Amino acid sequence: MEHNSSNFIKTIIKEDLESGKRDQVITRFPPEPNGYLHIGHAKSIVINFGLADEFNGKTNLRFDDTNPLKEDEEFVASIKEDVKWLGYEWENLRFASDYFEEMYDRAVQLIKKGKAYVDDLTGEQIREYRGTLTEPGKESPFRSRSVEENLDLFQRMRNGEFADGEKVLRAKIDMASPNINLRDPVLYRISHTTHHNTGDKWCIYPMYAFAHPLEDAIEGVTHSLCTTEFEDQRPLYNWVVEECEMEHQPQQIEFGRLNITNTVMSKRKLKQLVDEGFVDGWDDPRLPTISGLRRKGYTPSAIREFVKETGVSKSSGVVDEAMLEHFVREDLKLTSPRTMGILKPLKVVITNYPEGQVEWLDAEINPENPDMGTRKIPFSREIYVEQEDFMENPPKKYFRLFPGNEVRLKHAYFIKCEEVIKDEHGEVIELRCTYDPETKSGTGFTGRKVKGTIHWVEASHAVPAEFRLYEPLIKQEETDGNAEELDEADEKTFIDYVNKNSLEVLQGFIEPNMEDVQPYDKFQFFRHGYFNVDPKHSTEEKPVFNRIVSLKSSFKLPK
RNA sequence: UGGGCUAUAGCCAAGCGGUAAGGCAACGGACUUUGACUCCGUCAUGCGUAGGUUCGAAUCCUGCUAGCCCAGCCA
Repeated sequence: MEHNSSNFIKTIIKEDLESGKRDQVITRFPPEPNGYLHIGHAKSIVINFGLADEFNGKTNLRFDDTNPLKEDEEFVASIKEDVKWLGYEWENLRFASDYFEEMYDRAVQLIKKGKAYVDDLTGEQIREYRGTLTEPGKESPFRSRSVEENLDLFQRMRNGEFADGEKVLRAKIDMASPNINLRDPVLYRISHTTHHNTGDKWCIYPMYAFAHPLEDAIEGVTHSLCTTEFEDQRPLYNWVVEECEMEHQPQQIEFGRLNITNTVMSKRKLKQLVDEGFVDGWDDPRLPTISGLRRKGYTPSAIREFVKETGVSKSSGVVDEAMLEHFVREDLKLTSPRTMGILKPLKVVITNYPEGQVEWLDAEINPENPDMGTRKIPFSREIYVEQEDFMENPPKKYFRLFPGNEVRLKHAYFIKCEEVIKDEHGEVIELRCTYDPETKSGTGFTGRKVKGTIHWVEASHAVPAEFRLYEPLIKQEETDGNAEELDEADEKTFIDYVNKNSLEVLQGFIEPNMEDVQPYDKFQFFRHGYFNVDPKHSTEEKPVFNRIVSLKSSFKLPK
């Protein structure tokens, strides 16, 4: 597929290759194993792996595991799975913790150069000394310690002689810098915490700002791609690489985060939705997590194409959810079997059809892909149609069933609505129709035309099934489009805008040839949309179908 | 109000001094045994704004405005 012909990162890489600044492209996807991946990460994955691919380069999967308090083995497994599922293969699997020893040595080197010092200030004092956005900070009284003392103290920090928070190692840069990141950033903190990889070997752990550039430099990363909130850190990134005298100099380039309408993307918000039970786990189909999208029925290709088409730039925007949906439809159109399912059943008796007779009709599996062949579907005197396909008092241009109107039953016959049966509450519970044997599908009948074609399922062979329809968890319009920005400081948090009706569970029927569907099988239910067999709730007796996306429709009931 | 960044259609986004790509959405129409798909057509004399440079400016310069990010011993 054709995509945006260029983006600024691709342009930079091209120039670097042409000028000889670089002779290859090495990128990395560096998640912290502290949560599940979401579609925002997918953007980073597609950019990092995609760009490297394009220039015959390599991409490492590197876990940024420098904070054992938050990280866990569980997440490295799920992240690996998600990256693979998205269709990418990493060159090397690495952990920041693989480099702890070298990072320590580099820190010692910094101390020896007088570029780092051990600070005894408390966390609170460090914050006070840092100054504010508009006022410069002031230097810590411990800033002028001798190299020898710093070396000794840092060694003893490593040895475990101090408690958490008692001391930190800081870079000695400039407490008056207008860039707050350069006001003697913390390089190492003490944390007596067992690490999922290194166990209890370490009780000091490097901070992101120190670790990340080193990791990139060690791995020979040429283009270190990250999101724009790290832009202010670039000078620090370069400082670390230079002052640590790393042989290889990576270049950090920042791109804009991906936002999508009708959802939230931040880890904290997603976690809250899971923890407070608004959804049934990280893989809930309403969440923009990779596992959620997978369970809903999204395909890797749809996600990749979506990300590619939204492009790479530095501006921050919100992409319409409709664009994501477009790419699943596009992907599933030619590959998913068509089938008929009734979500809200309404019984129809065809009064002039012989009682007890069942005929098996031929139906193509995918009219847009005839290679998929045909299937047999039963037809008899009693069938189910969709409640929405009948109206007793229809508006103009209603092509479906209403008293006296004739419609086509897909793959079968024309039927005409003769009588409406209601219960004691006046609810329509059954329709009596007649069919015309002349109009059998496939016979080439041209005697007369009908405007509407509806789907149906034969009653005696119908297989019960559950359908789950999803609506946005957060509706953009209702939050003035700022769901992502809302937080505790506001009067209302995004939780106040959670759509309580985002899940609709329906009990209906499917064709008999669908009995042994498997988790993740995808279908297009005729006139409804694309559905995925839910891996979590489906049982032998009753499959559960998640609606991935509806079909587009220009039909609107007037008022 | 210190620093960094961004601004092209309802949304995303190309464009790099020679006269505004593409996708999504929307709206017409054709076709249709899915109100789908497909196809055809419409959709920025305009590039946040005000000036300036130039034969020529979305592209260069200056001022202004708006939005995003930064004051974790998180990443």
